[in-house]
Amino acid sequence: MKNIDEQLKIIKRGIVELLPEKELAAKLAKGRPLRVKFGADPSAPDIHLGHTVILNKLRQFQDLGHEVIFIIGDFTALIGDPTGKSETRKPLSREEIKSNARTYQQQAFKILDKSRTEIVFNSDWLSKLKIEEVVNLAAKQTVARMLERDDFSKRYKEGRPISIHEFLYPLFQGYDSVYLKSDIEVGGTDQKFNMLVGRELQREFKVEPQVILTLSLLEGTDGVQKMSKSLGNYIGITEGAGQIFGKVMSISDELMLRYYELLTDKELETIKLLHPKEAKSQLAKILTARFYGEEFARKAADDFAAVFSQGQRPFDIELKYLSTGQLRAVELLKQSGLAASGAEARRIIQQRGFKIDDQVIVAENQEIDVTTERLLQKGKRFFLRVKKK
RNA sequence: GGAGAGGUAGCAAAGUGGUCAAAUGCAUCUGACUGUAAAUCAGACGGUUUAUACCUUCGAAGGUUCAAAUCCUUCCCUCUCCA
Repeated sequence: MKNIDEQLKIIKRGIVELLPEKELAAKLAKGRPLRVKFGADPSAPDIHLGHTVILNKLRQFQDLGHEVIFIIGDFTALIGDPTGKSETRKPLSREEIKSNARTYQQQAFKILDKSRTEIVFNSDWLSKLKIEEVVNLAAKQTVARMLERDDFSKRYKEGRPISIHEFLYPLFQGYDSVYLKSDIEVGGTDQKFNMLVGRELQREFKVEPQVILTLSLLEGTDGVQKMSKSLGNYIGITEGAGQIFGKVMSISDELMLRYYELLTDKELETIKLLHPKEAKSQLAKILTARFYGEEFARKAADDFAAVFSQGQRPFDIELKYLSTGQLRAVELLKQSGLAASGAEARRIIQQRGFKIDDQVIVAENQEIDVTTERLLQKGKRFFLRVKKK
């Protein structure tokens, strides 16, 4: 194991806060592997770049010889971490949770070290709590304290609803820390409050308080809101190499620097000297290579250059089989999935956004023959090959 | 329990009897320009086999009316103040 200063240096790289740093040093000084807690919501099984900011950090801990406790929050998912969206989540079935958890693990282990990861489900202990114990738990925190949480105070001031059960979320998450005797908890900055509650609860329950470490939330491809699947602004790590590359290329220059900062260890000053486009394609390459390896990354880059700089087509275009051999342009657009409805299809055609074999289609009702393979293009970047089955 | 305010398309927010498939902004999509960037400009933005047409939509269900997002009744939900 490395010495404490070296470890601290690695741990602190790229983070937002480490509270309190001294305690971490003391914990490290004990020389045993620390229990690093991280909780994940099982309702969103697709891991995207936003998650990887945290996963990378966890991996660093593992490489330093520590142990990650990966909590699948199957119980807390019933509550749903208060997001201000004030939508109650529909309870997931046992099966759904299981399969989501499986997918999640599979993907997480692309980054995490399996041999140093313990996976637990918080329903294991939370669902066994007696109501008396819950009351006792609730007695450890005050409403005033709860309202300190950013999200709560904001909603309270704006007169938006806050349900009582939402207060339970931080309590339960905190109880996880008590139960698991975590030494440190890692999460996004939005988790700071919850993690601090965990620290306080541990103290109440006479467990050595955990240190908390926060990381920036990665903005989604829109550059404004945090990356999330439900907002549709994400880059998933299971997406194709070309997809990842392309999505990275289409982010704004400003956001690119942010991605460099949070997802790579490159020196920002050096990056700023490059032409933005060059810098971006390097970033895209780095990220693609992370999940697909150098070779695929290079291919994705070449592909991209061919398509968009030289106006050619991507190398690999999905082929979709249709059941009819002859159909109207509108229908084709709709059935291929490039347009959600007939009205949308019509709109796209009217706006000259639909091409078949590089020919702009102008007539909505033009009969198209798909007994032989045809290349469809919607807008600039959606390509699809179709053929009658 | 009492008093008041409110629930409108993905979000935000107008509209208080016909000209409302519903202003505007954001998001989204298409086209132009580009570096598939940003900014900008033009257009589209519930659905239906071409539409000056029809169907579905303004919390839910009923009702008044030739005509309702708009008026009435009941119900559901949210917020504020009082207790």
